[in-house]
Amino acid sequence: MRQSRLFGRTLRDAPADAQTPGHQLMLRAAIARPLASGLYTWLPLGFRVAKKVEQIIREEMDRIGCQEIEMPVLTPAEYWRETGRWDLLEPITFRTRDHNGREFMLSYTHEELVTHHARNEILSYRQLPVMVYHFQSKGRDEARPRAGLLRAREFVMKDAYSFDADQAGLERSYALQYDAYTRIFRRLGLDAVSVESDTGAMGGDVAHEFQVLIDAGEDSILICESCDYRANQERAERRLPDAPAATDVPPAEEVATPSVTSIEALGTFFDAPANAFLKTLLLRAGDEVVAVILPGDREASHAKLRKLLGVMELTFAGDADFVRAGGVAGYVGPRGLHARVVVDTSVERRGYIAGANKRDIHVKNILPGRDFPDAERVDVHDVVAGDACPRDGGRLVLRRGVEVGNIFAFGTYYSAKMAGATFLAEDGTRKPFVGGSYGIGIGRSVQTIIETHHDDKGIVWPFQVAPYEVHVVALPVNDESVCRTAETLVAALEGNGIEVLYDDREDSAGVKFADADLIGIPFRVTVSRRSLQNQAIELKSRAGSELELVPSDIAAERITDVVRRARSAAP
RNA sequence: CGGGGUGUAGCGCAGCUUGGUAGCGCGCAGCGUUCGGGACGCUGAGGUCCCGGGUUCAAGUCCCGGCACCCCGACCA
Repeated sequence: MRQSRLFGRTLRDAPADAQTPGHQLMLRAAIARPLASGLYTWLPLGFRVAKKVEQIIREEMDRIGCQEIEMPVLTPAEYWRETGRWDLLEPITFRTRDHNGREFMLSYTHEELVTHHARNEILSYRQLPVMVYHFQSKGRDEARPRAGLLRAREFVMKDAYSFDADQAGLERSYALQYDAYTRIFRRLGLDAVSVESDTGAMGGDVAHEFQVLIDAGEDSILICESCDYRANQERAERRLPDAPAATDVPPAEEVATPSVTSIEALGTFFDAPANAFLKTLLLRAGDEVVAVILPGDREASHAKLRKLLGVMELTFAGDADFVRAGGVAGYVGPRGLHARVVVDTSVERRGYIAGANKRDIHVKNILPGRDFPDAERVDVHDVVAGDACPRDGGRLVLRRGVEVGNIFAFGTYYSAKMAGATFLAEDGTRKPFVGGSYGIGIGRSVQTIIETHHDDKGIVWPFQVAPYEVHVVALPVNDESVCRTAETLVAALEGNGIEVLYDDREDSAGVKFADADLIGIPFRVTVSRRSLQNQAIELKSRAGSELELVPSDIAAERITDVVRRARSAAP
């Protein structure tokens, strides 16, 4: 490919709104271009990378017997209505109608659709297990697209789906996918770790995310320093300190606290640490008012609360709910509330100071169980850095991560809701499919590779996903001998099946080397007047600094050999 | 959807306080000199100053209302 003909130019300066290194380099190196917020066009260089990423994923899916299909992007409402997700997903999906008024959703994911196909294709346990996958665009009307390709509103995902006859089968399929993911991310050059994750909108119980731990990431991951426990903060747990129940707590006693409402102000007023207090959140779940009790030094986990209450969005109680529950804004406490009371597991059995549900009054020596019900104890607090690992008590550290893939074992979550999503079992009964789904974001993976493979000059592509294998730079291109040698070399390399980008532009050496570094093709071959005086061309790898002078008459063979060795050495 | 910020040439920005001919650097085109790390000279092209309304003799600049984009939070590959 002649670089002078390449659609898409490199940028000397990054656009001001690109923040992360990968986002800046993605734009500067002409990988992709924005079309609107969260919508990107692949340029030729980026498209080639994306196709190589897909091919690696394809090979690993095929290796575990997962079969490639392709489902449409436009999906009829009726299938989503079967599982109730038509309404559930309304806030974050793009929708349209055809000329007859029939409703469609731009696919957010494909569980319903693939389950629909499965119920038509799979009739008997003899056809199980089976796994299928496809590469398809997903539309998600994200409230906040971010950092280029890291969170877009339309993106291609590899999503795979497994169908098994029972839980044991699902566990085998899940393990196959897990292992395939491990191989895929290693081949992509991504140092992804698996972490326990929340299941969110996908339902089900067991789920792992594959996270690349970099600061540009937007997920918070807790990692144990001494064992292999790793979990997304949305579901991370902690080992609670061994706090014996207090004895001889004096009776609860009201204290006048005029205009003292925040934990911070209370700390000053009582000269006590934040964990001496209880805070009470009033939430709505349907028609019910729920009071959540936490120690003053702990934050509520919105993800855990959503899961507990079975809602997509948390709703805080309104004025009418406060009246109903008997709470007073700023002075809400657990004692005497007319509401379902949920006590966080980090609340200890000792005396606390809490709101009295009366204006300008708090209560001290309030004891869980004695002064308010604490039968419903649930873990609804955010685990933070420094907390103890739930497995071995080790110290947890907090890291940022990019979720490049995830795997869910959702069981019969979809098949139970979709009529006829069953097969005839060996014992003659009808049973629902036991399933899982397994996603990898292509664009997000590409940018994450850039985030983790660059230096101050540009991208340093892992060989196996680079847009081209060899970058031939002619210096200067108007020198007839240089030009002839370079073009002969390019033709010979291409004839050997090598992917070559040929810089035939009439630019200075500085410009061409700077672009070569920016684009980051693994091998750079310089054909110059200077080197030709010694009947040689120059070979350099993007990652290294050493130059190799290769006699020009054997250049094509030597470079072909180097590339072939790089191919076989690639993971 | 809350909070913050920004919209001026392809990119990076100044001009706005105090209204009066729309600028700078890079990039782009032509010619010449250069040719191993973002060369130099000359000439030139390129603008609905985000959109709409208002104030004014006069608006990039002041006022009002929109829109777009970015960042921080709540959601996901």
